[in-house]
Order: sequence, then C-alpha cells, then structure tokens
Amino acid sequence: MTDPDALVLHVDLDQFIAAVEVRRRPELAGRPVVVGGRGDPTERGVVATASYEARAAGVGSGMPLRVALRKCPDAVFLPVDKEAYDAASAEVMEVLRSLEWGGVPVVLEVLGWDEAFLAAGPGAEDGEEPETFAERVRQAVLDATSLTSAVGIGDNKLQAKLATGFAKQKVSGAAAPERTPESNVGTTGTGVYRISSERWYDEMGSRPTTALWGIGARTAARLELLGIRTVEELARSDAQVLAEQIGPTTGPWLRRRGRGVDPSPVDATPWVPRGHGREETFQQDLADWADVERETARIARRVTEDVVAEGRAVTRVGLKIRFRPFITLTRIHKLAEPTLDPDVLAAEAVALLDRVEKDRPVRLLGVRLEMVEPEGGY
DNA sequence: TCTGGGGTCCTAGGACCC
DNA sequence: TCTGGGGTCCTAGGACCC
Repeated sequence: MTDPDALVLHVDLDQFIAAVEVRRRPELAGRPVVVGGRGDPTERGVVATASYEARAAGVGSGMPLRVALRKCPDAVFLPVDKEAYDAASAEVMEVLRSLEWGGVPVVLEVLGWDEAFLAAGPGAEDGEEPETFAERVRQAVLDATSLTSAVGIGDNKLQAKLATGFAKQKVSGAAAPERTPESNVGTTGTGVYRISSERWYDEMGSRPTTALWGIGARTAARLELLGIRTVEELARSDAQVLAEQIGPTTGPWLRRRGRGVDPSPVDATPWVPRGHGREETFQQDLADWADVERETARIARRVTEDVVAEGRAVTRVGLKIRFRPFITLTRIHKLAEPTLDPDVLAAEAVALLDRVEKDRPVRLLGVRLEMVEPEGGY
C-alpha cells in the first residue's frame, strides 16, 4: 500500500499567462498569442509566454519581441498584465488549498504564479491512490478556473517537479505536437506522471545534468570539465572532488540532486519577501547623465512605494546599471539607519551612481531595496 | 534580431578585530 | 619585529528559477 506521507505532488498550470489571456478573450483561442513587454513587438522587450500555436511557429520565451514578430507575423501581441496573473493565481491556489487528501487538508507550498507543491497533511489516512488524487486535483482546478494543468508525483519535491515535466510531454510532447491540453480534458492518465526513487535511474540516469531542477548551463559546463555529463555520472561522482571543485555546500547538494535525493519538506509557511526591486530597459539608451540621475530617483521612489506597502524599513539600497552594449554592474550600500523615507532612499540610490564610470550610454537602470528581517525571522 | 523583469541564494575577497 | 589564523561584516558578481 502506498504511504501518502512519503509522497509529493507538483502542480503546474499549462501555459499559464497565455491561458489567462485566452480565458478573458475567448476569440483568441486557437490563435498564436505572444505575451511580453508592453505588447508592442517593435519595442525592446522579450517574450514572457507564447501559446502553443506561437510555439509551433518557433516563438519561445526569452526571445526578443522583434524576433518573435519576424517568426510569427500573424501572432497577437499582448502586454504583460501582472495584476491579472496575480488574481488568476490566487484563484488557483485557493482551489488547491481547499483540497483534502486522506481525509485532512493538504499542505500547500506556493512556488510562483502557476506552480505549487502538495503533500498529505499530518494524520492523513491511507486510501486514495496518488494518481487518482492527482486527477482530482486537475479536475478541481479545471472546474473552478477553466485552466488546465499537469501534475507530477514523486517521493520528494525534486522528483515531483521533474515528473510534471514528463506529464507535460505526454500532453503536448513530441509524439503529438498538434495536440492541445484541451483535447485531453477528462481523459484519465494524461497530464499526470509519477517518478519514484526505485525508477530514478531508469527515468533520469542517462539524461544530461541540465535535466535536473537547479542545474543550468553554467553548472553543467563546470561539471563537464570534471568528466560529468549525465545524471548517473553526477550520482556516482566523487563527493570529495565535487566539494573541493564546486564548493562545500553546492558540491554535496549537486550530488544529492544526481541521486534523486531532496530532503527539503513541503513548507506551507507564507512567503516573506527579502526585498523589492524594479528595473527598466529604456527604449533609447540614456546618453545624458542628468537623465540617468533623474530616472534613478524616479525608480527608487517607485520601489519605495512597494516597500512601504510591506511595512518593513529598508536596510540596504542596491543599484543595477547596464551600459551599452550589455555591460552590467551592481552597487549596494548598507544604510547607517533603516528607513522608509522616500527622499533618503532616492538620494541613496542616486549616490550609488558615483561609484560607476559615467562614460557610456545607459541601457538599463534598476533599484533594489532590501528590508529588515521580520520579527521572528523568515 | 540584440539580449526583460522579479526574485533568491551562494561564493569570493577585502577590511577589520582579536 | 614578525607571524599565523579565526571570525565577522560587507560588497560584487554569478547562477538559477519563474
């Protein structure tokens, strides 16, 4: 019998941003939709999400909007509407939070707009199989929000998260690229996938290390220098060498990833932000330093509003500046006294500009404000 | 065709103190 | 006069994720 205590589910909404846009504009269904920037594909900006139809034309997230326009001239381009996605996300999370598994409320860890981990709550009773529960999760979200999702099941968060990726391949993957998630609604067994510790190496062993959650191209390249290319090679690697070459914390962590081990619990503690920031890429580079100072102060005041809403004073002020062509610097300063005074914070941000060379046109400016730790810690 | 924006966490190195 | 080393704070940058 399956012990639900040992299991983790990961829920991931399909094409969340594009799906939210199509949901409120049904006439867009079936059309290529690209969401990004201010919705003008001739401006500087990149694709946040592309619908399946746009993906079929070669549009992918992170791609400059101008490139997306060239690849898919028929696409509908829409601006990023954060408030709409916040609201839709809250709808989804409320549905998930209300679910019971084994007769008790689930433990829900929200991971972003469109992702969450679920675990059985304390005292849950054995009974409903995880695959059955996973289908119930998808159906509940669909019924309440009209949004489709995939669910991964694993013995821990790492496995569940990776399983969701496989579930999505089953829905929209290479074998049937023309299928949409909608065509699978109601069909049992699609959009759900399970990985287990017993099957870990069968599923993951021969895949490149980048297939793991938390290993990107840079880390994969470093591992390759040590002769480690696949997940199984990472799992079998010398712990000593990894700790020496990669670091005493990150080395062992990477090796655990390779072995499919992830001891981190599903944690329902609400997220408390460390800070807030805003950055802006200008449509035209700023050549006049007076403009740079004015824009820095403006952004700093804007971020101050976000922080004031949080109610915790600022301890550190950070500046990010990107020059032409694409040279990025950061400067940060710890304040003598925590404050929420907009004038002080704007002045601190502008003062950081004196710590960079003022000799090139500015492409981007960003201000980040870090807050004092809340009472009781994070 | 130039390469977004909002976050977090880790590491390395310098300064400073004991 | 020289030397070693540990601990902590601070900053800059790297890496990753959604």
